[in-house]
Amino acid sequence: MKIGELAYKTGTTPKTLRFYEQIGVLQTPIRTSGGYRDYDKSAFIRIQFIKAGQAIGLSLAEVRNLLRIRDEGVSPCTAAINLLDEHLVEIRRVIRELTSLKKNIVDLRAKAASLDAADCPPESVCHVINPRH
Amino acid sequence: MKIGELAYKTGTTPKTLRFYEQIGVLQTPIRTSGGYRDYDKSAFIRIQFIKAGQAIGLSLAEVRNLLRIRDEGVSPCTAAINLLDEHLVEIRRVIRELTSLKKNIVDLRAKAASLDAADCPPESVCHVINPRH
DNA sequence: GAACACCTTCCCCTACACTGGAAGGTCAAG
DNA sequence: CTTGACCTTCCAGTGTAGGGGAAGGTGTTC
Repeated sequence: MKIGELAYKTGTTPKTLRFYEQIGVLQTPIRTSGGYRDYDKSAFIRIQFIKAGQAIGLSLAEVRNLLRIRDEGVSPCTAAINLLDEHLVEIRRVIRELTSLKKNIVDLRAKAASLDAADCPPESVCHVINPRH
Repeated sequence: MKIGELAYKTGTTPKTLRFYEQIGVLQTPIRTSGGYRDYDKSAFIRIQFIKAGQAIGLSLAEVRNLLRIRDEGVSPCTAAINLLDEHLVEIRRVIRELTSLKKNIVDLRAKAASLDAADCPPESVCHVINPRH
């Protein structure tokens, strides 16, 4: 299977697949006599795994680490579970941060409704965003 | 006031202030006879506004737009309020996405607890992350 | 034998907000 | 007169996941 066909079947592009090979998430495939990359089904499955990893927020570097463990013949399950736990912690942290930020913006927005743009002091640039001054 | 002093007073660095000038959020200050940037208090206030904008999630490009409006002599309040509203919509969207992602990961994590790494089929790379296969 | 689709490598570009470092200039103190 | 702190400009790099496009090779079809 040439690169265009594999890209089509996996919903990616040839550019992306060459990039994946370059950063080491796709193994270097054999070449045809004409120098074309020639993929087999394992490449297809590998790309599905990459997409599954990305879908749950793993970076390509993290995906690559899991693939390397598997390529050494070991099950990457333990590492995968650790990644899931780490990501959960991080996601919860980001949600907390965004929730706090949201509250700040809502408060500013509410205060802005009671302010008059004509009263905005030029030296503070904008009293909606820069309340003290 | 030279750049180092201004940077210190605003909790930034000279590098950052030169960068701000380069991208147009800080106005080009006058120079001393020796060629040093010479800032006045308005630069200090401007940086405080920039930091206030960043603190509520505005990009430097968005901050610059507000500053340009102010520099044209107009109050940027209306534009600022629109930005707040846009950011609120975006933050809510991101929180929704992260919450959904969190649920997916929690589910995978729970399922992983009942799986045995020894049963992980090599062809699927990892059954924790790539359940179907 | 020419057109056309597809492939190859190569290098640069994107957004974001800076940071690092080199080579050289300014200024006050000792 | 030199040291040292500070300043100047300019160039390049950080991380992420690719995309754009050039110049040229391959392979099939008309």
